[in-house]
Amino acid sequence: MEEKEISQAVIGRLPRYFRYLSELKYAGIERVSSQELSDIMKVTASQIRQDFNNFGGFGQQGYGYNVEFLHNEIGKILGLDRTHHLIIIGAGNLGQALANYVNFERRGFLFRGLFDNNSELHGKKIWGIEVQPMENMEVFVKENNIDIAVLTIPKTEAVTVAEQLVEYGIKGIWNFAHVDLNVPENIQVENVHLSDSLMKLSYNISRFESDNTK
Amino acid sequence: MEEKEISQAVIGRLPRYFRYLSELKYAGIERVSSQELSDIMKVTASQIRQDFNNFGGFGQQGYGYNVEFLHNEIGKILGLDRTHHLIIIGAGNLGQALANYVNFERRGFLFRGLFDNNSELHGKKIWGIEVQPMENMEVFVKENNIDIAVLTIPKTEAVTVAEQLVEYGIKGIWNFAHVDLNVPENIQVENVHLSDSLMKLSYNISRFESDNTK
DNA sequence: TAGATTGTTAATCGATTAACAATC
DNA sequence: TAGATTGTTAATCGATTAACAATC
Repeated sequence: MEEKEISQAVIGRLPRYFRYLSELKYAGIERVSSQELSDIMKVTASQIRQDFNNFGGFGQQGYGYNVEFLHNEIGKILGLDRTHHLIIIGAGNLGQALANYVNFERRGFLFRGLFDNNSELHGKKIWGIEVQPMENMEVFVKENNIDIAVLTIPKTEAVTVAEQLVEYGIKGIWNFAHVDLNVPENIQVENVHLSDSLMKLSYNISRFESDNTK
Repeated sequence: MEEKEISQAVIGRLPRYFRYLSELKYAGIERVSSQELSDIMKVTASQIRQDFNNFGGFGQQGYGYNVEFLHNEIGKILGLDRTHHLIIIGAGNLGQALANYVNFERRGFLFRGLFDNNSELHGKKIWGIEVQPMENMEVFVKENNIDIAVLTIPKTEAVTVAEQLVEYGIKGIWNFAHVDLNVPENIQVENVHLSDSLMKLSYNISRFESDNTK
């Protein structure tokens, strides 16, 4: 079976398709054409068809796409039909917020453990899960089949901790630390650099203001 | 003065340059060439020079770039030389975490107010700032010169609240709700869709595993 | 001056859009 | 069957990379 590499540009759009299809499905709508999707999502119908066709034909000429089927297929592509077991490293505000968030918001991502260096937090329960010292990580990851680690620790620690986690057998890292991690190619990293995001917003605000001044 | 539109691809890379230049500056390094930056940042030297040249020449032939000067210039481009006043709408876990984050992590972004519909939270202090009812938003935004609103409320409310904020005179929205906002072109929106990000990670993990199975 | 490295033009690559034949 | 709409090829557009002349 030949592997055609799908570009990250396409992957990046899948969750948004998934979200809109959820809504259509929830609204009881059965079928949708690329043109209709185009209208509500503000992207070209051509792009929609190209994107879907990266994964084989989900539609039918003259009919369009079956909403429920398409929704389900995109879910499978995104790996949402499997269960992910994740731990959070760093029990600060952001770590605690994500613990709650991940647990409730999305099925399939199971919050299993929370680790922190701060001994004052050890034993404290966050959403029913005890904060553990980081020395416990290795055993915990291996015994509980953890595949995703969420990094909400300062950047000074993040690089080292990431390397440890890779050793312990983690498959992916959701990285909230403001630093680029250094991990092997087979380990997936998804960065959420909040300050970068805020800076982009700042740029765009400034740009618009000076556009007006011209 | 002619306005050449800078692509969002370039803007998206500026915060990362800014971060690396911070580190070089902090390490006491005075000059850097595009080739040296290329080596540590893992992007092409050509792209670095192209990116910087969108904003005019920051370097000098035969020398390279002065780290401190370049760092400073990129900061200015990103609007980090100004002060932004921001409020957070939604005092849940994420809102509270961001309140702390924004306040401490980045200069120039001043956390000024926190709003929530839940009356049980009203009057409670988060990082020294009282949670207010959302009815106070209009007056507060206008009187305190607020330019950025951070949305950490459920998607059901987000669209309406965003429209209100625009009316009150906000310039930019940092949107953490899982919904596309509907605001005029002159209002800047920066989305942080955490669940989208987690889905991308999920996809890449699945993809790698099946790559191996082939 | 010679060497180094930018600024910038030209070439390449990839992603988006347009068009239309295939087909339900 | 006729109409609609996909799947897919071709055209366009934009972003990245390569190359090199300008110049410090």
